Amino acid sequence: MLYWIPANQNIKNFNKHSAVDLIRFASNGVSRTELAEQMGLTRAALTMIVTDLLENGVILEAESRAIPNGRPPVVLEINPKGGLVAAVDMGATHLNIALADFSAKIIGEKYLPLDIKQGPQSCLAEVNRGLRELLAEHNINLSQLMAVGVGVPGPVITDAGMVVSPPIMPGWDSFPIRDNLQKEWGCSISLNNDAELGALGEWAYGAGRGEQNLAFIKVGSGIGAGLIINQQIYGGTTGSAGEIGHITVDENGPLCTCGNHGCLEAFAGGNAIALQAKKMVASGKRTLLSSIPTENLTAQEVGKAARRGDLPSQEIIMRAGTFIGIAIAGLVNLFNPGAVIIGGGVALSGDLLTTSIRQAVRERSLRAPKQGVHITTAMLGRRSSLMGATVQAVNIAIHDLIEKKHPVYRDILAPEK
Amino acid sequence: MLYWIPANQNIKNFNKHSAVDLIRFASNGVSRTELAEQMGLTRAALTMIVTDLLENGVILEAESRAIPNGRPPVVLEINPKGGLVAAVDMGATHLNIALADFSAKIIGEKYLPLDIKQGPQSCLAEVNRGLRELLAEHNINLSQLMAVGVGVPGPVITDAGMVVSPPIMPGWDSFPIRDNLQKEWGCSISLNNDAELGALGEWAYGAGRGEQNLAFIKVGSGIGAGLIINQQIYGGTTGSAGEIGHITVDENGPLCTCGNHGCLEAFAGGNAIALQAKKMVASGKRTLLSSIPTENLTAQEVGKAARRGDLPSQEIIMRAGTFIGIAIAGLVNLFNPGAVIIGGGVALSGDLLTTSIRQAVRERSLRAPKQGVHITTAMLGRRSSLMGATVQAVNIAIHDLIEKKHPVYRDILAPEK
DNA sequence: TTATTTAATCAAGTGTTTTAACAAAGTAAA
DNA sequence: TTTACTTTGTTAAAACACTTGATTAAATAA
Repeated sequence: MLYWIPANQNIKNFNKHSAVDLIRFASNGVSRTELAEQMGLTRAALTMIVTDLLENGVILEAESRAIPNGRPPVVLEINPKGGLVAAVDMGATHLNIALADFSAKIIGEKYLPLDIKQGPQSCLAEVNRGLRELLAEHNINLSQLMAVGVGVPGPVITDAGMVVSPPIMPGWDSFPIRDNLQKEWGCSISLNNDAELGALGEWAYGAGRGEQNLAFIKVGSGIGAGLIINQQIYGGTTGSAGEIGHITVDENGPLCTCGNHGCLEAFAGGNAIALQAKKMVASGKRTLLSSIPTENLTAQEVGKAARRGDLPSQEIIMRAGTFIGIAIAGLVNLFNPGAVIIGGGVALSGDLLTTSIRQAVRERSLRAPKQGVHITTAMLGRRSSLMGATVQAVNIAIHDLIEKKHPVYRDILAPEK
Repeated sequence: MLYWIPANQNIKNFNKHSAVDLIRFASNGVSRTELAEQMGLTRAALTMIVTDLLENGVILEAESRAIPNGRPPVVLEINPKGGLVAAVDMGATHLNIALADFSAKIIGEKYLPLDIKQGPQSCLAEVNRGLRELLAEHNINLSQLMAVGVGVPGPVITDAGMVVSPPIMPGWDSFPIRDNLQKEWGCSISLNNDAELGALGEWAYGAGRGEQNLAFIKVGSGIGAGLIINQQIYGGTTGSAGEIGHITVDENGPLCTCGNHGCLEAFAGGNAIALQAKKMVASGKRTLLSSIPTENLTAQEVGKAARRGDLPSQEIIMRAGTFIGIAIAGLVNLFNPGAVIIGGGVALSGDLLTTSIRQAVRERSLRAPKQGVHITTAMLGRRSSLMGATVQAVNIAIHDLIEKKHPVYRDILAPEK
């Protein structure tokens, strides 16, 4: 569940929040009776809770489900038209913005270039412009947005709504990102790390559905991990959990941008892969990559060549996979997650990487955790983080609705007549 | 808090459980008003909750605390005489049993040899004999025990009350440990991994008080870690989280008992340290250890010699520390804990190990998490796990009391006249 | 049509928490 | 000493959430 309550918070509407989350993430819909069993309440109690949620427009009754005997249960579902949210996924070089309904279905999407190094003022202005354009394209007013989930490629302190000592976001340190956007858009904002959101997205609607604990490995130009523990994002004590990219995999390895030697990222990140390819081409080795101008030689091109059967490119990818596998084996030994999901630009370019990762993990992990853990590719492709941001936004919107912090915007999306 | 409630459980008496945990682990006692603030309830509600807890004999009112202005608050404390529990810590070669009151104060303790390889039947008979003897020594009847916390050196599925595929517990796989002891002693039993319990013990009463997340590294003959996440034991999806001993720290390292190469345990565990010392002595190097018969040359002896200034011994210990530090740096990058606590037999033999661990971590960890994390030695010494087992036992006992599952055994420990 | 089964609801009662007023126990200043 | 002030803790009535136990609803099978 997303809505856990620690002992130091009040438990007002706790069961309403639980119920709506169970409904949201149920794979085949769920009835009042099933909810009652799962929540340890009586059916009578669920009748009242569900009535309230129905009146708020948060959920709706779908058609009944056929059962062998007795009265068929009424299946409850989230009401997609219960409200509208936005999701923003900022990468090092891209910006992905989406509008979504309460069922996390994306209504409109925009993919733009972005240079995170331009700093917060410039980038957030770009984000603002992008979102307003997207809203205009769909004839939606900003005031109809109930919440926005935002992802950034750096360590986030969620409570503070800012990043701290980010390695690749110069100028962003301690900039009040959330407060800034909140002021600009006038609705609740949730700020998270992009790998965290990837993990959440895959947990909610991707390859990690139903898992209690999972790790999402984002292999892009750098390498980061997002962790779901007890069905919740785990960000660590100071927001920098999941820094798998800077684990030492070889004491005597090359210098990394972080100042240490032999970091995973220096072996297997997109930048490292491109660098290796360039060196290979320069050495005069016979490869498909020779035809590509050096300045365009990216990890993506290496992946493409590998899929076309270029052996030297395959070797580079597989070597990267082996190093990632070593790091994941360590993660599996420490965390014992139910699933490890490989995502990010580099990972999505083919099965070769995943295969070699899987093999490396198999060779190095202890028996018990290895038996349980599934290593798979991200189901949501390049939208893992965007979906995670959507999930966070819907979280806020729905739970605000339950707490009556929001006017009820029922059927704002093309209401039936 | 120890008493979290996931969304799929009922929340009966939730606030009573929360309140008693806040009282138990408050460092300087806590008043009704403070509790109300921390729990998000009104003072009126707390009056009633506290009255109930007082009537159950779970807590008691201590003397008032002086404040600059206004009526002085009444400080609430756990009632040590609220009940009696036992704790059992089983190691590879030792068995530690204790009786404790509700304030986790140890009333009586027994330290016995044990060979875990003898299997469950024989070992549990030994545990049973030990506990009954300890009870007899203190004139306490078995029926007065309200709960027992048990720790074992293997991966535990707490819900099932058994270990799965333990590396060093032959014959124990899937043996119903908890059910067995429950039947023998007729009270609630909690079964956990020993490193988990070490982490819990240090979190509750040791070097990790007040931390949200921490890792406890147990450096004994092997190396294991216990994780506290969100103030709770995190055991992983299949109970085998924290297997730090089998993280690969050098691809080309020596063969480990687990079948892989270059595991941390093969470099820095107690057995590995002893092995290195033996090799060193055999090589004829000038060292204090030469005077010790080979069969008695343990990691403990190496530690002793190192403290006496024996350079070769110091080198072995520091090398072990460096490797442990490499693994911990990885853990810190992944987990971003608030504290890392080094415990276990080898760690307790001196500061040399901790110092070299600290340095290795400093060199390899990312800036942000490094700033936050404290690396310290276990405060509870060899009793970390035993204290953790006590905490678990008191947990069960107290929360059973609140749910009225237990008769109220008030003042069974030498009641005042 | 009737029996059976399972789902959902209703009405009365229980227990917990809030609201709002008040009592208690201290300090500080008149 | 009295009074004002501050903070803690209590009380009683009302609000609220949930349970209990009975009832209604909607399906299948005989």
